[in-house]
Amino acid sequence: MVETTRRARNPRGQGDRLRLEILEAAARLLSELGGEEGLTIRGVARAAGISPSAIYQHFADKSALVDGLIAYDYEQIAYAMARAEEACPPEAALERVRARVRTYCRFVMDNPGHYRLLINHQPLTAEPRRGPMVDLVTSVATAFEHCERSGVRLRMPPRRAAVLVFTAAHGRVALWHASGDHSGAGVEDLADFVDEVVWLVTQ
Amino acid sequence: MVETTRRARNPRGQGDRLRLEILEAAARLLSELGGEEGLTIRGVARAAGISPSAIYQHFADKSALVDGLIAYDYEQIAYAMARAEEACPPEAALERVRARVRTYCRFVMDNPGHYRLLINHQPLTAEPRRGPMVDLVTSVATAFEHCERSGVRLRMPPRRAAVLVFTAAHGRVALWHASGDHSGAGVEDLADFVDEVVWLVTQ
DNA sequence: TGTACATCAGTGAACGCGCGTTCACTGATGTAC
DNA sequence: TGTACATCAGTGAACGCGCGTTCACTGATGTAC
Repeated sequence: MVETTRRARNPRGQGDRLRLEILEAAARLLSELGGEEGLTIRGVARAAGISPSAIYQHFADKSALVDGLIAYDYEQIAYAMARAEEACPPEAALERVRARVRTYCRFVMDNPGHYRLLINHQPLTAEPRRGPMVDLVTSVATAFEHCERSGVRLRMPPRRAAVLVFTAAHGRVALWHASGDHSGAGVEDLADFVDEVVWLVTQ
Repeated sequence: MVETTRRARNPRGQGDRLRLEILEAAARLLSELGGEEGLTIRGVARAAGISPSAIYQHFADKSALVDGLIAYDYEQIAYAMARAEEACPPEAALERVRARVRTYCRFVMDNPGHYRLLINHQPLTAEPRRGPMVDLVTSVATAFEHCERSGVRLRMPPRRAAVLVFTAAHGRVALWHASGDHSGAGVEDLADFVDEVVWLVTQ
């Protein structure tokens, strides 16, 4: 079965729309592939229904496309984490921390391909202790600060607690991916694991 | 500068030596590359000083070579961890746990390429909760059991403590790789981090 | 209102490259007689 | 002791493939006059 219908061209002055379409197609493709291997310019073009050369109007080369995809992914994650926290009542300070961390876990758990992309590519920022991943940790640290102000006792400063919880959660996902357990049992265990680590730093 | 000296052929009956030479060359190449991308049959052959076709006498295809390399790496790690524990006095039960975990961290910290290979490839074992990574965790769990027998108080069962500590350590390395911090500061921090997590589960 | 034209959003063919894999071969060496 | 031969550890050329990238082009559409 071959796709015969041609993609409708974007109207004049809105060629930038294609940039987003390319990123969405790349994200879809990455989910299907489960890894960066096979994520090619030509493959993305096929997924987006355009010719490979069209990509070069929006991305200088392949690495620029990958960088764009990484930025796109981090945006999605940060947004999902913020939404999850907002969905909790303001007074449930600890639950808001858990919601953030769980949301991060779910994303990288459900999307192995994206997880691998984010882990294997360090962003181009020259500064060492900066970058989108650090921003995610900082958002958890902020949530921990709210905990302290709500009277929750932490066994260490908020930022250190955030690093520990986020790191442990991340490691759990990493090991889950490495162990090749696709039974789905890991997904529920993960929530318990997050709860346990949060309990460790608060009690 | 071109390598002109020909590699000496292995004597009769010892063609299996080449298998090890290939794995060592592949490991070296992976360290240089810093990732799986570019780890090719032809590249490994170049690194080993043989022709690409010679590899096929020892590995059925490229994926068999990669599987062999993964197994080789896990052997190296397990051996290094065991050596590190043995180097501690028997009565320092907690320190023996730390030695194991620190050794693991140092390996995957010093060898980003190997780390990525191990993480991105789940072993072929069909069974979910088995595999070389699980064995490493189990070795830490055993060290924790010795702690309990030595009178050290744990806040959770040994295996659960091992999973938590190993997972957190692993996550720390993963995030360090993802953040692109090559300042070397992370290496010392890591030891502190391991100590902190061990402290968390024991106190 | 009509029309020439510049612009824009792409297309399609072509390039050179390194890859995985195959297959016929080579030449040293141990072994049978 | 000499020699024919089988075996072994590889080599080297060749294949077809998909890749990233380039470049001349196309055809629809907004705009100036």
